[in-house]
Amino acid sequence: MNNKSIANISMAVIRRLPKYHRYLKELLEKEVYRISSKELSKLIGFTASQIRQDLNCFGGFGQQGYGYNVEELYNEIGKILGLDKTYKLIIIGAGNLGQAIANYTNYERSGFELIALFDINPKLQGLKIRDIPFRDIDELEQFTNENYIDIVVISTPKEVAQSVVDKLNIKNVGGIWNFAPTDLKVSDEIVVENVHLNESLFTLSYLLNERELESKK
Amino acid sequence: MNNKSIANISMAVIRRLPKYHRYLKELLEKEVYRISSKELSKLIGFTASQIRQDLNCFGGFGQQGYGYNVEELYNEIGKILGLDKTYKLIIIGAGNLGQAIANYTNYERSGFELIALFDINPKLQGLKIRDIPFRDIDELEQFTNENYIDIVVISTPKEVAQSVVDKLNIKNVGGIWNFAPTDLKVSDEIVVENVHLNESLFTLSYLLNERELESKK
DNA sequence: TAGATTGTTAATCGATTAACAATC
DNA sequence: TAGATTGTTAATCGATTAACAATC
Repeated sequence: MNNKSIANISMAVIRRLPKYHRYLKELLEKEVYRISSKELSKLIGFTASQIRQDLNCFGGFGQQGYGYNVEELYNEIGKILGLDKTYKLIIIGAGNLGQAIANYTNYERSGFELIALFDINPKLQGLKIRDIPFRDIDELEQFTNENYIDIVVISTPKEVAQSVVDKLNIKNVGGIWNFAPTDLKVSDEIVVENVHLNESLFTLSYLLNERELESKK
Repeated sequence: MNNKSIANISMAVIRRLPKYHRYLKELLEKEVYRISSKELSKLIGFTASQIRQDLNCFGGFGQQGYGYNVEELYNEIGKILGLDKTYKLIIIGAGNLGQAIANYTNYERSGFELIALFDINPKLQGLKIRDIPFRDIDELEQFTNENYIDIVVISTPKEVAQSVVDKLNIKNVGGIWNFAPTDLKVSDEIVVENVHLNESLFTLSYLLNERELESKK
């Protein structure tokens, strides 16, 4: 029950946390209030041993002989992920992908609030998505000087991604969620999480061909 | 130069391949025709040792005392990734995200050809994206019986993702590129590559808070 | 209490890094 | 040839799995 220090957790563990969170939410929706690492293992596909190891990085949330209280564990992991807080987002590059992210309101429910959209396209100026106005990219510098932004979403073409990032006032930015297929160079005070769709697609392409080779053996 | 067997390559290595491919392309565009593992290491951020290990999973593409020929290595990795072939894609769920993927024509250049879009929304029927018509989801079953599809893109709400996948004729499907925030249950003949944006966002959220804790120490 | 299941230590496995002989 | 850099083996590091005492 006592929380341990959050530091020095490996990325392998961290990247599994949202998946625990998702499965626990589903269990709650199914009105399952208690689960053992063994049962969770069957659902989620990690070994029971790994589940217990992962959870014990953050504290002893279980009870011997009983297992885990689903609701408590769900809430605890939510807190560990920082989902009890709210985050202000801006989207830079409001093309198809940027607009898709802007329209995806599920994040809003988890505390991720979109406060501005920036784009270079003059046709977008004056328009809004969910009451959030499009702003010209020229206003970006002033905006980041005047507002703290937890998460900057980059969904521009890769050619301009770095130049846009360089305009940000890094003192007023927490992290970057980067959808541009390039690696951004930023001060190491800023966290960057990449979503490289091309890498994902090319990995799939590799696996399709590997499977073919396998079946020909 | 001689290619080794492609099997038994670890996922860690496979997921680095698209990044090599991307950096080599950029080098070619900058008219750099030769590179050592040490120089590449500085650019890409992997150790020189790891780069040589990774590449030697597939064959000896380098030359002692010289390094690697950028164009040759780029082409070889392209072939390993299967980018010398073409792939037929369909998108199921043509909301904001599905349409964004449909409009992203860069994949087309790498041989990923979109051949159909399916959605349940009757308002979309009769409309097209890039000459590709929207079809009703009811046509899906017949379509997958009659056409081989290399990659099925799932961009439906999570509630219907599994039911849509269950309609596919798996004999006519290579793999699934899944954007729905759920884990699909499919025959293990089919490759599934997940893009779980919620997990990516929650990981970023974790890292933002971890950084805060670090700086308070 | 007896049974179940955690929390945690130890063992194993796999991935990364270091080192260096081979060779261009 | 001398210098550079690969390909590959060995060493290290880290992550996963197994085992079991603690305990509810």
